[in-house]
Amino acid sequence: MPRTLVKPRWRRRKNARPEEIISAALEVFADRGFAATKLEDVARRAGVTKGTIYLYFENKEALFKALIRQTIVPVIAQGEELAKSFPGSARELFERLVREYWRLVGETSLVGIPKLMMAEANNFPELARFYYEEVVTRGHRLMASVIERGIKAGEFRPVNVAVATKLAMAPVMHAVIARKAFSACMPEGFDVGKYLDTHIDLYLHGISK
Amino acid sequence: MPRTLVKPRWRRRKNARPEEIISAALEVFADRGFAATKLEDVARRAGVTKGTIYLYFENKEALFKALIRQTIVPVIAQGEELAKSFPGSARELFERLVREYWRLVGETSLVGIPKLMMAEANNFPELARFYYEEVVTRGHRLMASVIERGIKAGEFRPVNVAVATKLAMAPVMHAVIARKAFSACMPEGFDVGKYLDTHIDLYLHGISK
DNA sequence: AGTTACTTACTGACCGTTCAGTTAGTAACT
DNA sequence: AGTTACTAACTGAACGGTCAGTAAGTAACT
Repeated sequence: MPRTLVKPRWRRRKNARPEEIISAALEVFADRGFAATKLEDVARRAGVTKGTIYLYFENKEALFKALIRQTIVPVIAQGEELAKSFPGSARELFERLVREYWRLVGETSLVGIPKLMMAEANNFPELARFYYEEVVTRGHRLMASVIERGIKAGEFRPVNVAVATKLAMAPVMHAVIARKAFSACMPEGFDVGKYLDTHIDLYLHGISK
Repeated sequence: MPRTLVKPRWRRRKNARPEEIISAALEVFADRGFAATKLEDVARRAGVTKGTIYLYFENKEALFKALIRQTIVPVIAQGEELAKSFPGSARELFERLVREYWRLVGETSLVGIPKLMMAEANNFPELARFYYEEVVTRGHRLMASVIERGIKAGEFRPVNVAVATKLAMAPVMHAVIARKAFSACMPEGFDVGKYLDTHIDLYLHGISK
């Protein structure tokens, strides 16, 4: 029997590992949360063993931070780019951003991350601080800039920007979280399309001149 | 030395214990979440030891269910009573219910419970089912009935009731959750008063004829 | 003295982290 | 081209700490 036909038990794939581990970690963290995620499960999903994770990441927390940086942060950055170069009205930009967020977060595995953070911020203050700075405030600033743009352009009433920003995001965030949390318990499902349409409509109706 | 003057190291207080344990449990569960709560901590806070908890509750999950039944469920029930006997308009009732919810949940230790459920529903399906049936659907039905009442009375436009219900609750729920989660990270705080005012105003503005 | 509420000390399972050992891959030398 | 010596990617078992749950013993009260 030629040796070349014997499949090795594992292969050396130094370059591919980190990405594969992060991708596996996303699935498990998003599903289980931070504390409840077992690195053993992440490893199995990534096709390696637990020890291998520690070759590429210092510890569980470092793995999680890397995951955030490679997944959620780019989504925010993409939104910032869109806003910067967007030619249309603030109304249109608002709608676009809300729908993009849903498409990129609400409909992907990423949906588990905001939920996880809300859940475990108390127990992992350092993680909370990291996420709040890298994601929450940045997303917040983005939405606030859109609202200010609308006010300056005379599209929107001169509202309290901080409050308006929070009210713009809240229904989207809550849908992301609640849908993920109780999907198993909702026999009737949840018509997200109609939900988002209505939110955008109601919100713009309320804020417009 | 007369024996009666010697303070006993502990007292037998069979009747008081369950309530005290539940009250302690609320503090700890709300702060830490379900999985991360140590019964040892609950016990210490209740002025007993861990073993005592098991005299009154079958296990951690049973304790948690008892807690829900004694705290959140009555809030919903109270809302149902209010709605049933409320003489005013649907608009007024809506505002009243939102503000009551905030007063009874958002501003008390109870605030941690919805957060906890969102967070850990995935990991504890039986708990999720229980909470969803006893609290979520019941609260939902309550708000839906208010909206239907408004539609029938001609105050509100004939909207999609399910969607309108979710949009009514979402900003409140999200404020409850986010404020709790990131309180440590928010240097600027969060003007809840203005936030709720604006939500109620915008929402009623959008749904009214 | 008897009953039982309560404590204390314990068990067993779990999981993040570590590290000694194993094996895939590679380069040096026939 | 084939053998050998070496490197480092990867495994897997074991450690240490934590915690839900249990059971034997103790002290409060009747």
